[in-house]
Amino acid sequence: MSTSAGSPADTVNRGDLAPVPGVPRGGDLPLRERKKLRTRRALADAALRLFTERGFEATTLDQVVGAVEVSKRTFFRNFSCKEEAVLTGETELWGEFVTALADRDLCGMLLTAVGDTLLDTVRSIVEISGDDQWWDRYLRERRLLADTPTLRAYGMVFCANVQREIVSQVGARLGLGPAGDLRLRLLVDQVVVAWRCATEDWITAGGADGAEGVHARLAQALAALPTSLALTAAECTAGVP
Amino acid sequence: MSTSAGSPADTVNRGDLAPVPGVPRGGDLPLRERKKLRTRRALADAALRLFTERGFEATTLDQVVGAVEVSKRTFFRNFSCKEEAVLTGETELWGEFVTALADRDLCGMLLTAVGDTLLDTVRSIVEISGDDQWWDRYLRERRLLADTPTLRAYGMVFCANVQREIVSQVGARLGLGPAGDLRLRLLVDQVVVAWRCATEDWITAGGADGAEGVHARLAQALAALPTSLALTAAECTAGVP
DNA sequence: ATAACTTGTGCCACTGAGTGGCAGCATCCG
DNA sequence: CGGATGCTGCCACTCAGTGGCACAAGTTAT
Repeated sequence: MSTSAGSPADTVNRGDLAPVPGVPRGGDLPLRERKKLRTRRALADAALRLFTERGFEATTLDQVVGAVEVSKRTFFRNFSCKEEAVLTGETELWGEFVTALADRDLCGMLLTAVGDTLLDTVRSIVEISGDDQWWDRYLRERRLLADTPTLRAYGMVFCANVQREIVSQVGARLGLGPAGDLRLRLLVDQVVVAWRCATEDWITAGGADGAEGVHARLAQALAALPTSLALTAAECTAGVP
Repeated sequence: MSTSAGSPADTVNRGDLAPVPGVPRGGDLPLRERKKLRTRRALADAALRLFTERGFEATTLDQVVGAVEVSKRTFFRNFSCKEEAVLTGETELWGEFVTALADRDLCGMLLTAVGDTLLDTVRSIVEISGDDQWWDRYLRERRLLADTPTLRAYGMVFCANVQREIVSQVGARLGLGPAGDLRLRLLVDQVVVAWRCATEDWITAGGADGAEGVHARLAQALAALPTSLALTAAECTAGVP
């Protein structure tokens, strides 16, 4: 089977979170696969560039594949839909997070284990991907996402799938039923919301400092989690960001 | 302008949560609008029925409009996309919730205000809609949603839009900036997750007892919220649902 | 009642995403 | 070197969704 290209009728696939056989690193692969990987990269780059320049909806897939001089059929052998070609950073990051979490000891508070794993992934993604410009590309990706409803929707669904993956993985290791514990689900959900808030703030602030910029904001957001449920209307004067 | 039919390139519209001028009740409207409303209802019914029988992806819009003997163009004047015709219950419920919340006093814990409003909406939706079969239809809607990825995705995006609406409304009343307080966002998010967990459990259990079945599970899920962040791996033996 | 308006509808042609199938060609392996 | 494998281009096709226009049903004013 191809790298992605999910089952039909599946807008957002990634039911198969995993290292994604050979998407990030392409060091010692056979020639043919390196070629395919190069095409994939070229498509993702062209897509991000063209979508940013002319807008996601206004840009035709034919324009994208034309820029790379590849047939439309080849595009869909690399990505399951137009949206997926944009979210390469998000996909890579969460894929690494899931594998990192699988290797992590779950003793102590789950919030700590999950939160710290995410914080660690933020710091190590550049090294893992071997791409110095990783955060730069991720920023462009997220900026495009921010003002494209279709992409926002796709990103949200993607995140939801990642959440299910995490809940299912952790739930299995803890011996919970497949339905999963309500509290586990809530916990994972809150971590993801913290991630969303942190990165959105980072982008709004200009997207400076790459990993450290995100790391600091994420740590802050995670720390704010326990206080959220106690929120009252009376506190509206002293706004805690 | 038509009832819905969002701006182009907007997969899920509903940026305009509001009573939806005359979608639920159609008591004393002019003849023409009642006719249109009847067509809308017929389309939604046919869509839910056909999608359930033959599957969402396998059913063509032409089949749906054929069953109602209406042109495809008319379908898109009533719904912005194929998915929207299914989620009428969800749309109605959250629309009512948002108006109910706007009328509610926000003193005390916000979690209580938001949670209780949702609980109240669950109990009053039958009366408000004037449809005795409301929960029956909602159950069929959600069952279809459960095994259709595309619809799940749409539902999630819809929920996210509702969340933004709530955060924006409450944030404005509390004098928070448009960016919103992180904690407010987290709180609203958790209530919605509680809703999702509660209704999913209700559906899995067979969808019995309509409003009361959902009400009980929702109350239970809301009560479990404060304990979620303290979750540890050690608790895995005594599974608290 | 009739004229003048508004508004929902049908029809038609069109774009663009995504799929299936097949033939050709490069790469890999014995 | 020759066959197996797998990627690619091409072509025809389905189907969601849109724009435009003519028409008819409903509404209001004279």
